[in-house]
Amino acid sequence: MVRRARSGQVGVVDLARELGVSTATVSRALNDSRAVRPELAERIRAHAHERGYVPNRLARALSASVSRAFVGFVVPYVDTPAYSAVAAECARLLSAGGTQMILTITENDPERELRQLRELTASRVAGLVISPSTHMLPESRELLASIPVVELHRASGITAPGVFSDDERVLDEAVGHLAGLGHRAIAYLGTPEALSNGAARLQGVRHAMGAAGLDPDAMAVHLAEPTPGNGRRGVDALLDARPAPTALLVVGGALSIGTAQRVRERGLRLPDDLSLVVYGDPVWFALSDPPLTTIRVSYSEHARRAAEMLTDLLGEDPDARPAPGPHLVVPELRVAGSTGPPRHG
Amino acid sequence: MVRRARSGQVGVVDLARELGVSTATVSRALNDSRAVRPELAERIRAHAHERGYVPNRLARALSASVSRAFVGFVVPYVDTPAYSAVAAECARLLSAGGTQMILTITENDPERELRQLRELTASRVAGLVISPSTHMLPESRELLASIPVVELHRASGITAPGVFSDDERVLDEAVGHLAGLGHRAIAYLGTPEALSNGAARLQGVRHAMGAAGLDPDAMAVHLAEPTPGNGRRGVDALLDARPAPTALLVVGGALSIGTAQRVRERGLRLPDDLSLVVYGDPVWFALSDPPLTTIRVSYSEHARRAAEMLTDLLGEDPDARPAPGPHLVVPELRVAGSTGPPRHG
DNA sequence: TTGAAAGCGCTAACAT
DNA sequence: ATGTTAGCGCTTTCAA
Repeated sequence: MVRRARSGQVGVVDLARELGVSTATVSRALNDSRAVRPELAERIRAHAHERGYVPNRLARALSASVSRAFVGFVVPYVDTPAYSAVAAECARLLSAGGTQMILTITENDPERELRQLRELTASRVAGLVISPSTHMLPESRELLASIPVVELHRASGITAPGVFSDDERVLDEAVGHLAGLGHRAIAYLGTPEALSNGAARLQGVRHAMGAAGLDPDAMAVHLAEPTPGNGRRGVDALLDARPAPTALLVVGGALSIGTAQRVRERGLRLPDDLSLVVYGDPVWFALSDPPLTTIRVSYSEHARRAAEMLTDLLGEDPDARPAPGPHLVVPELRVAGSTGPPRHG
Repeated sequence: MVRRARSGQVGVVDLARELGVSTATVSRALNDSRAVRPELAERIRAHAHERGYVPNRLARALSASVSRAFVGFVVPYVDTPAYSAVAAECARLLSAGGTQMILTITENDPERELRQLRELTASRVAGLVISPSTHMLPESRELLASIPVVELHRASGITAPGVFSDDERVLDEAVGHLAGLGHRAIAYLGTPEALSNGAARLQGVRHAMGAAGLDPDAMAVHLAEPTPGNGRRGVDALLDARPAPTALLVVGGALSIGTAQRVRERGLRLPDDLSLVVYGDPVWFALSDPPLTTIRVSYSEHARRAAEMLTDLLGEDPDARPAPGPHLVVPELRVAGSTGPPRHG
């Protein structure tokens, strides 16, 4: 049969022919196999470099029994710092190891998520970082069981290591802060209980209420998928209820963005009309007037941990593999001007 | 030779055997080739679906003469809305066409950029969206000439369609606004001239100064790579110079973020101590106190255009292919509270 | 319209 | 230590 149009690219066969060795030897030399005479290996590598040889990642990955050519990065959204910052950092760190990162957005849709997971395995990804959708399908769960996975922000109940924010602790602090200022009517805006972090946060804030001598059951609660739009709606729902809360605790990055917008639109003066605690990293929480009291989450730290864990998971050394389960990053309460004593205290 | 451990996955050979047809026919049916009897094709597709067949994208891409399995998305950073929003939207739109997006970060380093472009071609990407680094290497340029490319935000001088912001026009408006308020000492903080958008912006603002009856050469100028850190430093450099400017025009998203921070840190009251115009999309420019007068760029529009153009570029229809050269998205001046008459007018 | 078989570019088992 | 050769899973010639 006629050879298909050559891409003009040099391949192992070219190198082998040019050096008078076999393709196997070339392959070995290029993969740092010790089974090649060092000087020969060096000569091959030099020649490959000179000829501008770039191995075909597809062929390599298809052929090799194990390949680290690709990993998947699966998140519900990426236009919010919680995801974009982590995506960037992971792509960077992984590229150092010669791994390319395939980015997919689920939009928090379980069907879409499953489809994308299938497509990712079809691309023979070595592993993936995933921030599961709210109602992950059983098929997705099964699929994830068959491949190295690091969870991010949210847990889906699979056996895998994950990087999460240690919200419960800081919530004690935040609620204590508000209670200490004299607030009794504290409203809570958070993520749904169906989300692992939503459940943890709600539990944390309820516990914190009790610890602060307040009745958790009296606390106004609004839970919603983490989008800025839902943050806005949450503000309206909570502040329009009677009796109106004197303090609002928002636990969720995207929700906090919408909250800040909506609170401003409603013309509320902070902290006189309302004490506000938000959540996340955005630098601009500090630019607001007054600067917002924030539960600060270091997304860059999350990123570093996630990338490292995935790398270790894919590495040769079994001892370096991270244990399944949560690996927590501790957020920090930054008290600023948006919290103060209640006006009608 | 012994068959390697079967992955348990069904493949075309399995399907072919089970249906008593050849792998070629299966492949044809699965690829909607018209050269298969419709009912047979349907039967094959049904069976494939039933068996949960998922084609190996690597094998497909390796084998096929042309494949749309992967595209690359190459940007200097991704932790800023100008890139993260576009990345998300592109990944979403492309996945609809069965294409996966490989995300790579150059950190604006030309060497890193070249390496990543090589690796991307090694993955046989069908095309790519790129926001070139400031000093792209000739090798990178060559490489880009051999593959469908859409430029984003910045142009690198190659022959390719690109999506850019139409800054020159809006700068006339912005400078006119400031001049109309009585400002004569306007300082400009922007991106370097080595960056296509930097050159266009500087030219635009100089032209605008002239049009407003001001001397472009008297304008204080500070140019720097678009990072928040450089925005902060730029503020210091421009405001500490004497005579101090009464207005500051920042043209660059990342620079604007740093600017907003630094201006606040310096305790400046806007617009009394300084009139400030920033650039970008961030919702929080509106949350600042006072809300910042902003040159608003719709990154989501950029994203849509870029994804569409890449899709069309890769499509069958030659008539749908976007023409090389700039495709402009028009930003909009949003006057808010950070601009007013100069105090010492 | 279908099948047989040759690759895509590489790695890895087996033999030497 | 090196070569020979059989795949990886698919697409695509070529022949029928």
